[in-house]
Amino acid sequence: MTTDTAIFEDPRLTAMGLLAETFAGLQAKVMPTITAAGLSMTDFDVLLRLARSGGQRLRMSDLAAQTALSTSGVTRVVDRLENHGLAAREICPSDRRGAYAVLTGEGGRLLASLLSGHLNDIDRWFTGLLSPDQLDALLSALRILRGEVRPGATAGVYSPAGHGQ
Amino acid sequence: MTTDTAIFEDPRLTAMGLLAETFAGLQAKVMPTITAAGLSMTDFDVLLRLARSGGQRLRMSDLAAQTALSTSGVTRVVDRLENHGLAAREICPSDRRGAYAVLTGEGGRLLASLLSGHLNDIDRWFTGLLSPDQLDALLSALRILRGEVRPGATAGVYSPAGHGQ
DNA sequence: TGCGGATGATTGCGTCAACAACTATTGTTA
DNA sequence: TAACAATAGTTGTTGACGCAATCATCCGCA
Repeated sequence: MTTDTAIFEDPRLTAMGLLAETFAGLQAKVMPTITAAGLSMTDFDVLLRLARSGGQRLRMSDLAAQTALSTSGVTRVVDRLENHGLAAREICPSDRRGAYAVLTGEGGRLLASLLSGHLNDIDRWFTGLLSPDQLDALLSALRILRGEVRPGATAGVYSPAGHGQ
Repeated sequence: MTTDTAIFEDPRLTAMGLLAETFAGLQAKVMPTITAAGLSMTDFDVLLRLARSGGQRLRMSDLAAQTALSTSGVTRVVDRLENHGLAAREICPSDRRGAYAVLTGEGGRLLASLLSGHLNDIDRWFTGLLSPDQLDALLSALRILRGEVRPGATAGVYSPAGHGQ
């Protein structure tokens, strides 16, 4: 007579585990392309966010808010990227405490060279495995969740109605 | 005239980012309950997997295959858990190289005491935010992806057609 | 204008995990 | 049965990241 394990079979637990395992597994599948370029996932994420931002630049604190990193984490990622010539710091003219992380030409080129392989990976292991309907349903569910769970996910992104660019 | 950023707006990239941000955000929401008990997410994951396994035990290597950890990572997690009295090692009688990690009574009690709070968290930030249909659609899409992306996710779990337990 | 609190970023320190090298045991094959 | 390869797990080393403390600058208010 073993201890009862049924308590640990709650569907909520299963759902959470499913999400965690799927994400971890997917990440493992797309890693090789990234690491082949000498980047960590964090490096790649930061570079991509810079590339997508106006002026290829983002405040350190915005980067921290957008990524899952602490501000000290951002400091060190940008240190690394700067040492490899992929990003640079620029002091903010309007606030001398602040700094921008700016994508360099080399950083942009590296990212561009990675992109097609990365998109293939995503297609192979994620978007291409689902029917259009399934993918839509997945993405809209995820959008709902993200909206609740990540209030500050768009820090540093100029709002459409805002003082553009 | 700024550098073209449109290349970095591919829907596949957006989908990947959405999944990553949702998972990271969700994890951040459920963390406090875990850490309040003095556990890291990894600790919790390992304890939970032990609790769900027959005999509350799992081979070290199976634990490594099920989690996202390397074998050395598993060694040290179990070290920590053992030091806190939450798990123990037992040598495998049939293979003296091998070891089981076993959940202790104390570990089981800690886990049980955490569980209701944790389930509330999941409900509050995940399953409870979606309609039943949305949740079903999300989970079945995730199941498809996980099946492709995590071949060894069930290491150490006895197959339904297998030798009982 | 000058003081006090808030904010942006960096640094010191501890923890955690991966990689590679290693030990101990098991299986294989000659 | 002796040698060799494969397997299970642990240990040394290195790098990444969060937290707390710190420094510099900015803003509000008298």
